[in-house]
Amino acid sequence: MATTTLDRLTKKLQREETRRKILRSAAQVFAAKGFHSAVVDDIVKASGTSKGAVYFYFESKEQIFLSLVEDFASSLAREIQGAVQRARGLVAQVEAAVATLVRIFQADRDLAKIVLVDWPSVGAEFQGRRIALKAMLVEVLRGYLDRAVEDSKIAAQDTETAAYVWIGAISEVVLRWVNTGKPDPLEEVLAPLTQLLLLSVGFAVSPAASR
Amino acid sequence: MATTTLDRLTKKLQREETRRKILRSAAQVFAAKGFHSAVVDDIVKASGTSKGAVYFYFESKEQIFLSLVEDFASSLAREIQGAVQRARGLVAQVEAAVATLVRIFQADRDLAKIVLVDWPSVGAEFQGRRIALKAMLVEVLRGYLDRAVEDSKIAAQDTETAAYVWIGAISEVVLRWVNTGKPDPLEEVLAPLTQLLLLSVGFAVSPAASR
DNA sequence: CAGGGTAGACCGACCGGTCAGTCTGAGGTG
DNA sequence: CACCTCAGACTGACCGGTCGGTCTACCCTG
Repeated sequence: MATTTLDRLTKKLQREETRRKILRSAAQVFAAKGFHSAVVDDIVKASGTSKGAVYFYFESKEQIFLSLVEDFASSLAREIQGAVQRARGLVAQVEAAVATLVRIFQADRDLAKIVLVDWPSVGAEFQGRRIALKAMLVEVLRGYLDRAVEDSKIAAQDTETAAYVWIGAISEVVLRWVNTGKPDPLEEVLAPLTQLLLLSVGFAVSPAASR
Repeated sequence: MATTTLDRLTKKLQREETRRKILRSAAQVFAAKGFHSAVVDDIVKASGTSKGAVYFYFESKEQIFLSLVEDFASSLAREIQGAVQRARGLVAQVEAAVATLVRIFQADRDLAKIVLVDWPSVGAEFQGRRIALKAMLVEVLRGYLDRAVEDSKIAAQDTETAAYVWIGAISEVVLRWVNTGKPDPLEEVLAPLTQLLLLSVGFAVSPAASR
């Protein structure tokens, strides 16, 4: 049997590859069945590996789930930070943050479903991390809103509630996409969504400005 | 031993009482532990009855959950319809709908948690019912928004997305209350929330109008 | 030939659901 | 009213399937 270049991968690369395969399959399985109905053997089957391999790389079923979610959360934080730094002007920054959020969810529907649907109801220990991440997002948004108030760009108001409203609005719109596939592509909601959000806190937005 | 009036309940009343006790305890247990971590024996213990009694009144653990949620959903629908019929004028009706939603959630924190957190991740068969209920709410809201557009009260826009945004916003605010207890009482969010929602679709709202 | 990585048979805790039996009180009977 | 009978509400020990996790044997690869 000829050994191709692919076969010549070093052990280390193969190792990473197996881990990745397990993780990817786990995401699919969790998204399709939900955390509790998904059974470890489903992941084993989907990944074409074995229970031994799964428990070689991960401590537990929950750990697999957590890995998935933590990776997602950190990439979310990183991307948003980057996008916002690149934007100039308050409105543009807000738009960049929202657009990045939407795009990251769109990039992986399985993960979107896991994060939005399953995560909330998995074990109490996870609850903490989840609430912390959300609180972080809320704080970031609230910071922008407070700045806008200081700069008199918008009227004084309950910016904390506004931040929660924004998060909820975005989540729900993404959830609709996860559940129904509409709109396709998800990015179509960006313009109306951004306009709704900006208007809600009193930013004056010209209808044409949403491009 | 003197037989008090309470002891003299007829069989029929006792029967209803047992069923109610099980349902109430189930709500508490589900809210505290989540559907999957909650064990039927927890409900048995909390209700001071027995496993036999539980399975005498309900077919399965899922059925108990479903009962809870269906009752909630139907009372939600009824209350909203009533409140809206009582209100005069579009803005007042919207305000009434939102206020009713918030008040019903506030009336039972356990149920609020169950509906918002657990429901989404319980069995695929329930998914359908859940999405249907949400779709119903969206349709109602969308109807009002479309009417507002027709009447030129607000500009033409993507009212479906707006409706989802509203639902998401309300859910998230209630979720914050469920998780953190803030604000206390929940009704404090009504004024800022209503204003955010109305502004988002372009209703002109005078700051003082939120009373 | 050492030992990291993998396979998959196996274990056993756990939990939803069952069922044989008990208890209570409503209603009939003399 | 004293007694009996029976329905049906209720009890809780038990069962059996399921599934997360373990363990050992094996197979490459270096």
